[in-house]
Amino acid sequence: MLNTMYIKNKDEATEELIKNTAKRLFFGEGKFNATTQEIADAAGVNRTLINYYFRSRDKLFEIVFSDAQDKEQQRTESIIFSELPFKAKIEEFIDDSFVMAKEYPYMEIYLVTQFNQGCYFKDEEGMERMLKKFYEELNIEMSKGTIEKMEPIQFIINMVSLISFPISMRPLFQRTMRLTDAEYEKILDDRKEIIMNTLFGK
Amino acid sequence: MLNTMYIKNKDEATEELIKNTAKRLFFGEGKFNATTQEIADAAGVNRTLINYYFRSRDKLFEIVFSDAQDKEQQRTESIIFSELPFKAKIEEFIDDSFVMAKEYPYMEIYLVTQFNQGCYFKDEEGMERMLKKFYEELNIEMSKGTIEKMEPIQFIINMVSLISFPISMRPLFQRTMRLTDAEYEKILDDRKEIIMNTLFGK
DNA sequence: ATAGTGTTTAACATTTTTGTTAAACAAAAT
DNA sequence: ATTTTGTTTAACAAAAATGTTAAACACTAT
Repeated sequence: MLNTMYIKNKDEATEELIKNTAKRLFFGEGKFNATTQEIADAAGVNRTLINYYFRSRDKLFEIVFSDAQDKEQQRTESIIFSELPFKAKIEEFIDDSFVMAKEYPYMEIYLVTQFNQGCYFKDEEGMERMLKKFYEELNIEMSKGTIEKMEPIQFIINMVSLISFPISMRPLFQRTMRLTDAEYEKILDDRKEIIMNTLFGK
Repeated sequence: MLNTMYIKNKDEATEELIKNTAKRLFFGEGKFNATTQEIADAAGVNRTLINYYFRSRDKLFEIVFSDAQDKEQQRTESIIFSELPFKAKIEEFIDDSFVMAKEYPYMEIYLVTQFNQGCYFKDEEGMERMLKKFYEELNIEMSKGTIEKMEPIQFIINMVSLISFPISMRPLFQRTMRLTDAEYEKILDDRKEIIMNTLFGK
C-alpha cells in the first residue's frame, strides 16, 4: 500500500496538526507543562492519537524540541552565509527575529528549560562553522572601526540580548511597566532602529 | 505556648528550609516543574511536611513566587531611590544584578512562566513610583547628552536586556557556542564594562 | 515525671496524568 | 462486496503526584 497521507479537512494531516498545536502552546503561549489532554483539546483531536503518532508524550516533546533547534539554526545560518554586507546582515537578522517572535515568542525560553532538564545540543559542527565565519567578519568590522573593539562573543551577546530579551520577557516587561498590548507593539516596532544605534553608535 | 521556632541542626527552621530549597531548585537550577517529592528530597525532609507547612503544592509555589517578586522590586527600589549620581546607579544595578544572578540565574524566566500561567502582579503602585522617578532622571541625562535621545522605556529595555539575557539564557549561549564554565564566567565578568560602554558610548 | 504543644512520620486515599488494547470506522484496492 | 490498510475512538490499566489522617516523636513548661 502506498503511504499516501490522509488529508484532514483542515488541510492538515493529524500528525502535523498535533505537532503544530504543541508548538503553538509551547513556543507561542509559553505553556511549557501542557498535558497531553490539553494539547489534544487544543488540537481538537482525541488524546490517544498523541500516543498513536508519537508513542509517548516524551517523544512528542523531543521532536518538537529538535524541530525548534533546527529552525533556529537554519534561520541564523541562512543570514550569516548570505552575501549581504555586514550591517545589512544584522538588520536582516533583526527583522527575521521579530517575524519569528511574533509567532513563537517563547522559543528561546523553552530551549533553556529543556537544556536544564538534560537535553543535548544537536548540530555542533554546523554551529561551529557559523560562529567562525561570523567571528571573522566581526574582527574585520572592528578593525575598520564600524563597531567598538571588544571580544566578538560580547558583540554577539549584546546583539542577541537586545533583540530577544524584550520578546521572550514580554509578560514581565509589559506587566511590570503597565503597558497595553498596543503600547508594547509600538515599542517593539521602534526597536530595530534603537538596536542598530546601540550596536553601531549613532 | 510561645511560638518559639524549632531550630534545626542545620540552623534553619524546616519551613524556611523547604522554601529555600524550592527557591534553589526553581531559580537556581531552573527545574520549574519539580515535584513535591523532589523538593522534599532536595531539602532532606519528609514530603508531607510540605503539606503541613504550606497546605498544598500550589500555596508553596505562590509564596515562593511572591517572595521573588518582592525581592526583585526591593532590589531595584533601593538603587533607584539612592542618592548616587545616575551613572553610578547603573553600575550599582549591574553589580547587584550579577550578584543576584550568581545565586538565582533563572528568576526572571520563572517569573515569566508564572505570568503565563495566569499569575498576577503585586505591588503596582510601588513600581509606578519607581518608574516615574527613573524616567525623570533619564530625561535629564538625555538632555545633558550623557545618553542618546530615545524613549526612556527603550533605554530601560536595553539595559535590562544586556544585563539579564546572558544570565538567564546561559545554558543556551554556553552550549550553542561550546564554552566551558570557566570561559563563560570570564565573559560575564567582562560584561560590566561592555554594558556601560554600550549604554553610554565609549 | 508528665501534660501539653508543635513537629515528623508512615500508611492510606484521591486525583491527575499517561499508556495500552481492542473494537469501530473510513477509504482504497482487489 | 469484502479485504486490506491505516485512522480514530472508548474503555480500561498503570503510573505518578498530591493530599489526608492518625499515631509516633521531641521538646518545654509545669
